[in-house]
Amino acid sequence: MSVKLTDFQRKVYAAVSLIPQGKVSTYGLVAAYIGCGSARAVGQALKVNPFAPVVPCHRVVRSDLRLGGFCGSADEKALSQKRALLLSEGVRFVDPDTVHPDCLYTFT
DNA sequence: ACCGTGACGGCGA
DNA sequence: TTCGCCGCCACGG
Repeated sequence: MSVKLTDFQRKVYAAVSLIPQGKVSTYGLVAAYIGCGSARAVGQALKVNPFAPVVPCHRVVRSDLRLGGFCGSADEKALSQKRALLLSEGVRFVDPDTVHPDCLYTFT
């Protein structure tokens, strides 16, 4: 069965793939980069990301630098996995749910 | 084609 | 500073 993707999803995944490891970006920044006026729409595309974590959706967090969600949900179970992935890539946390500002990637 | 639903974000209280 | 409300927009039913 082929995975069906919308054009919007392709744009989102392409942009997210540009985020270097050890860094993170935000739903809003990704939206702005692909010319979409809605961070929520980006979140919606990522929550159904069939390529996780090949397409590094774990490197996308909320604009307040709190984690957001992972693997379709925002429960502690998913978030701890997201945190673990980021930590393994060198992303630092100022508290269990907030990444350090220096890791932010802004799409130049 | 219309409607409800969000892994969001900014702003006022 | 935290909380709630509302605007945003792609998607599936």
